[in-house]
Parts: sequence; structure tokens; C-alpha cells
Amino acid sequence: MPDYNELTVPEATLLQRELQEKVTLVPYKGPLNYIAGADISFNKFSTTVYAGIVLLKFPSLIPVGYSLVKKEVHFPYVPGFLAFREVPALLDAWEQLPLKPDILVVDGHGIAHPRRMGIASHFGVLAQQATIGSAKKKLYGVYEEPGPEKGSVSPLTDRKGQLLGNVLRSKTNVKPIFVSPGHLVDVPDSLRILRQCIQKYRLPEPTRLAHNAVNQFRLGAIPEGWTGMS
DNA sequence: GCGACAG
DNA sequence: ATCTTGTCGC
Repeated sequence: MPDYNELTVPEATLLQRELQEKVTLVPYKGPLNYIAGADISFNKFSTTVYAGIVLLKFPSLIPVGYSLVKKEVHFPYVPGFLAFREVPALLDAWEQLPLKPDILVVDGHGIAHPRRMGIASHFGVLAQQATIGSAKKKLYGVYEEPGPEKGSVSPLTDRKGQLLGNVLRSKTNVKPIFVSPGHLVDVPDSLRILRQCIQKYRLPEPTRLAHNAVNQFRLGAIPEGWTGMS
């Protein structure tokens, strides 16, 4: 695996095209006893990123532990290349997880990307892990605004009509979230599974808890490493 | 050339 | 993404 910090955007584009051929979109048949959420936090203008993965029991969505890692990154944030900034740190956090989840929810898009290679797909291929992308804003694609009530959904497609994911109204009268498969799951299952992760907030529990964890970690409220709960 | 543009 | 007080609406 190349050092992402040394890549140019053209080189990163070539790598995305190579990895894209490995993305597998299939119905999810495996067990679903554990699910996890991954996210990154950082101080503006800083090259230090705080990555974290929170593991939760499914379907209770009760958190059972988290993995936190601090890392230096130099690849800049460029729309369409988020993975080159966040995946290295997330892989470190992933490696120190004592127990791998059946599904990992990544904060960002899966195949709803110009080259069908959003961060969730990128991570999934490298870690050979089933992943779902859950984003707060659109990166690529077209869609009709879903109805205002919680549960309303509308398809996200490319300009040729190919299905990329779905736009889900997770809470009534609240901006919708974008759900797309990353790897080893398909569009229908990514939506079905993610819907089961919505509780009281706009964001799915795995992502929401991961966001809280990395934020507290960055602020020094939690120590680095693996922390089981009980 | 102009608008769009995950985190 | 992060920094922030008040404010609008269910």
C-alpha cells in the first residue's frame, strides 16, 4: 500500500480506479450481531487527526467499546478524495479492535461518488470488510427531496439513472442523510440496515457515537487505545 | 466559462 | 471538519 501522504491527486485518482474494480455490491447474507461506526476529528489548520471506531451490539445498539488513534496526515482535503486523508488513521484504529463488527458504518459516502469510490468503499476494499456510507451532505448524484416525515426515502442516482444509494429522512422536518453501500452489501441492504441504526437523532447511532468519541478524544477527555466498556 | 463540491 | 450565542420552531 502506497504512502498516501506522498500521493498527488492524479495518482490518487488512478488508485481509486484500481480499487474500484474490487468493490463488491451484493445482498448482505452474514450475521449481524455487532455493528460499528467510524469517524475522524481534528483541529482546523492542524495536520493531526483523531480517528475512532465505536463498536456496538446489534440490534440493541448498546456501545461495548471503542478504539481511538492519533495520526499525522498531510494529504489535503479535496472533495472526492476524502479517503486519502482519513483511511490510514481509520485502518490503525481498525487493527487494534479486539473484535471486528459484522458491518462498519463510515462517516462519508460509499459508491455515491464520481468514480464510485467514496471513503466507505475505499476502506471496505482495503480491510475486506462490509461497509455502509452515511453522509450528511451530497457529494455526487441527483435526487428528489424526500417527504418531510421521518422514514421518507428517495433514490440517489447518477445522471444516467443508475442507482447509487438513497436519501433518508431520519427525523421529521430535519435535513436528510445520504446512505450508500460501501463494500460487500448492496443498495437495498445498506438502507435496510442503516434504518435499524436510527434512534433518537438525525445521525445513525454508530456514526453519532463515533463522532462523540473522537471529539472527546481530541479534547483530551478520553485516553488513546482500546477501551472496552461493561 | 460557471456551478458543485463527503470531511 | 471546527469555532460559537442566540434564536426559531415543533
